Amino acid sequence: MEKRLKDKYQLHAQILKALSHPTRLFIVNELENGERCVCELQAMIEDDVSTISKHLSILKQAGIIEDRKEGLNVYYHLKLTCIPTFLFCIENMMMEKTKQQYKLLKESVKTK
Amino acid sequence: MEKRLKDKYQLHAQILKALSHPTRLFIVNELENGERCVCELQAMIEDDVSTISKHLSILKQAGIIEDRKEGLNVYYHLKLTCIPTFLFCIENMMMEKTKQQYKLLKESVKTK
DNA sequence: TGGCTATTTTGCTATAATGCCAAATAGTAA
DNA sequence: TTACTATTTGGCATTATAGCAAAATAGCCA
Repeated sequence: MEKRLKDKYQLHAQILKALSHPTRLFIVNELENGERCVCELQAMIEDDVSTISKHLSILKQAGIIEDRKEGLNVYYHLKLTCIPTFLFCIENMMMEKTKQQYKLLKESVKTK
Repeated sequence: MEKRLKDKYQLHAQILKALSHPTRLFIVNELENGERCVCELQAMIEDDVSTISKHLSILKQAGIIEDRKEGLNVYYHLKLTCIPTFLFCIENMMMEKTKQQYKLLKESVKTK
């Protein structure tokens, strides 16, 4: 594969990889409703705060979210607003996949 | 986080993870133009065939592509056709990100 | 300043992903 | 059957990721 092309896909893959974690998807979904500070997210997710901070830094580094300091708190908000549409798309993919699996299952029972 | 919610995001993350690799993104892009056999993909990508076969199995297992045998060859095609739209969306995200980085850079030069 | 709180960073361990090679499988054709 | 080709699988070394706990950092207030 050409280097230029490979580099392009490398960049795309980085964004996708940043989104490829249940906790990070939760965070992105939550930020669709407005900015949240780390402690708010921590209360919802219930993982160690250091773990959540790392997830946030991965999303930030990928350019998906941005932060803003206010006193002791750090508030995060979505930067790439196209993400919700994208996740909706994934949702539909999942539905389609499940529907077909169900259909296959039903048929396999019928023909038994 | 609630178990049901976590499971949902886990499923989404699986699909995203399957897409989070430059070679796999290349494959998905290529399959947008129609089905391809493993040897055709191998000729384009130039990695070991076994490596490509593994990437294909990851995409297949995620429900993104499907295969069809014809003689000695195995042809793969896109199953989740929403993927191209999705990748286009990522592309726009990237553009936006780069544009802003460029703007910041330009401003930092100006104020020096 | 010192103490308190929110967040990030570091160190560590366990687990998963990558990619090559060699071996196995499957289909074709002599 | 044997030989050949396309593809997949297993084994292994290397590297990346996840998550906890402890330490470091940063801002606030007395």
